[in-house]
Amino acid sequence: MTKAPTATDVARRAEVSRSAVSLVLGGRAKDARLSEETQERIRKAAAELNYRPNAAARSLVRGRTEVIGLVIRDIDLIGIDPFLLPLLDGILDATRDQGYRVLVESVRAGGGNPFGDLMDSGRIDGMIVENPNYGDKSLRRLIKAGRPVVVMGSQGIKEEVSVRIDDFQVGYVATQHLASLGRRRIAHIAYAERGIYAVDKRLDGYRSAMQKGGVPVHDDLVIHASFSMESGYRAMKKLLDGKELPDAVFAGSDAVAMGVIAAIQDAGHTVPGDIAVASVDNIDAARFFRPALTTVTSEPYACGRVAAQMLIELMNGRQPVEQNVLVDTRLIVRGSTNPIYAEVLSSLGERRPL
Amino acid sequence: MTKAPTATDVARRAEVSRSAVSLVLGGRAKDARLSEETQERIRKAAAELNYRPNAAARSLVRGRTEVIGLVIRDIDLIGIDPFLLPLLDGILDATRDQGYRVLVESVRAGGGNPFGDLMDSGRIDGMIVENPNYGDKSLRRLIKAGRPVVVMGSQGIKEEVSVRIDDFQVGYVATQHLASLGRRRIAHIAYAERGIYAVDKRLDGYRSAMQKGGVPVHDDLVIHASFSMESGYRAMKKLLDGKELPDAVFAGSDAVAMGVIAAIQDAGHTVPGDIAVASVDNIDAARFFRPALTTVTSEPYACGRVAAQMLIELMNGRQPVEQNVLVDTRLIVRGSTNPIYAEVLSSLGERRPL
DNA sequence: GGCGGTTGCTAACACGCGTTAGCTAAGATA
DNA sequence: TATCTTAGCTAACGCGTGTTAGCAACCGCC
Repeated sequence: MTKAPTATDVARRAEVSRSAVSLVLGGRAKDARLSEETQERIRKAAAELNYRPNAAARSLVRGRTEVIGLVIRDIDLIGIDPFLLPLLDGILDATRDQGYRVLVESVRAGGGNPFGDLMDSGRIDGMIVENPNYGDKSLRRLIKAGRPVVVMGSQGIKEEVSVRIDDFQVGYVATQHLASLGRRRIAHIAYAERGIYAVDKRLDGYRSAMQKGGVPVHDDLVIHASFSMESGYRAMKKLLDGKELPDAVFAGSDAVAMGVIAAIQDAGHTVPGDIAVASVDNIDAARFFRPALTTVTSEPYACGRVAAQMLIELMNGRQPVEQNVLVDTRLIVRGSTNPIYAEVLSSLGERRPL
Repeated sequence: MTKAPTATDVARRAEVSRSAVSLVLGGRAKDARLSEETQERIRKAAAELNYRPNAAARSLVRGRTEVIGLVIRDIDLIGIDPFLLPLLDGILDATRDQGYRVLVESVRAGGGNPFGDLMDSGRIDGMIVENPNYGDKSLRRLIKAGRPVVVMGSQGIKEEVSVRIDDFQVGYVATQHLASLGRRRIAHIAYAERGIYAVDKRLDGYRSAMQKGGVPVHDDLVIHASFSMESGYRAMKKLLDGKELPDAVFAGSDAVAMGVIAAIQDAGHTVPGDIAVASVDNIDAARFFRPALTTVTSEPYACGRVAAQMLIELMNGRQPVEQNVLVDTRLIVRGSTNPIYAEVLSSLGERRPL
């Protein structure tokens, strides 16, 4: 475990000053009129010593770390939320070639000034915040102060830079689809508690579609689950214990939907015969689950890519072209709402039209 | 966007020297015999200015960053591999309270010295490497040099510090379970290509169980898929096109198994009637999929926790108590191998015994 | 042979912090 | 009064880098 070589070591070996090393490796050799021969000598010495500039020292003098933070709302959800992995994937893809690294941080809700702490620690240059609680004070302050922050979802602040899908539209389309099948008692099982932008907006879309379609809205048909399939299972069970059965469920996520469907089947009902189920995300499993899930895509990978690109703009002091990006979404109809679907496909020996 | 306050700003406001600030906030006030009153003044000034020590400067002088790296083997898999999220969760849980942050890095296979580059960039103090390719030279060099590295899986180097499940045992147990059901043509669909420790060892376990059980091993019954359900679907389809059908499949992961089962059903066969399927991971969906998956747990969360704890030991210059930890695993029998299971459970109105 | 211009390089500062040796003033001791 | 001790604090160095002003040598030119 020998100490890492510094620019001084390289300088000594190449028999030049440390300044020359810094200039050459920083690509500013021309400005300093260093001879080709000297440059070559320095590069050779650096390679031989396996020299890499120390990131901390560089950050200190440059005032930037080349690291961005991905801030997760609540630690408990990291292991469960299937949205996160493709999101991270998109972020990594967009940042890698720009030379940025990604620090994953989880922030407990409530208490202190977690966002400010992280931002001002000098560890990151900017951050992407996934699904923050609506109106978080700590985050709000940061955004108002003009720091480089991209919000996934929305904080409802006019200054915010955000990326999201149109969650209202998502709720509207899914519910409308269920209503178009002639369903009248359409329940909604949200994927998380109130206060998260996406949760609230999908609920709004659901309500709006019901009203437009002339379908009565019953508040006891709205329940909040909590990310996991397990929580969806339990929520649906509660619903099934009610006086009157729903004939359709709009689930806030595919994971919740899978629990919901299991609960329905365990209770002896059929999907989509007795109860049709539509959801959101289009995770991998949606195509392979039986019945395959009718779902509205939530585009985590695309959201991650776009968010990272916008953040890089912000960190470079530029305003992104669009301040609030809406990523396109689409409805994919499969067996969980369409009984014909499965039969048609299996008779064709084909399972996945999309 | 005003500049972040430095220790000098705090010193000015508290009317003391910058040294005093550093001493007080670093908890070494007693050593320097600073009076209670002065300490209070400094703390007050720091709070008022919202002062946070700059991480880069601190790293530079301390020679440590308080950041660990989680290195993913290949960028393409991040969005897919369900093992990663609970792994990250475990790592975050174990590091958070120790004051460490986590940097997620993806490394392309082949070319350059990616592990060395990352380690010597001065950005991280140590790293956890997920599923590296067996015998990677860049990684090998780092381990041999005694740098703080924890390998998830194994590189087969005696100096390595590693955490893993007993992948041989996993393959053995799953296959033995299938054999114990009287199956004789047991196929194996690995979850990734050859050269990854877990993949190879599970295959060894599979072969060993076959031999011990007196079941003939046919090499054309072994196929390598690639993480996704889709790849499992395709692999199984290929198998189904062979001359003689298997009557059981040991799938290398739950994700692959879900694709496998879909393919089997699409071809008009039943699970577990015609073909029983056992797999590895016990992801959330395993309980809710139909048939529910018989699977051997792979304990990603526990592995992450343990790996992080061991890495912290290493970074503190201590040797961990155990150099190569094996995390316990268990077989969970569900409907994909046990036809009785589903019926019994549904008649009890209960779905999940485990 | 004095002067401006160019080439090739380096000295020196700054970034923000942790740390240690040592300074000053007051009190204790002799 | 002179010396020692102690309390309370600060000056100053070093971490490894990026950057700028400027130095020395040489050349060409009037």
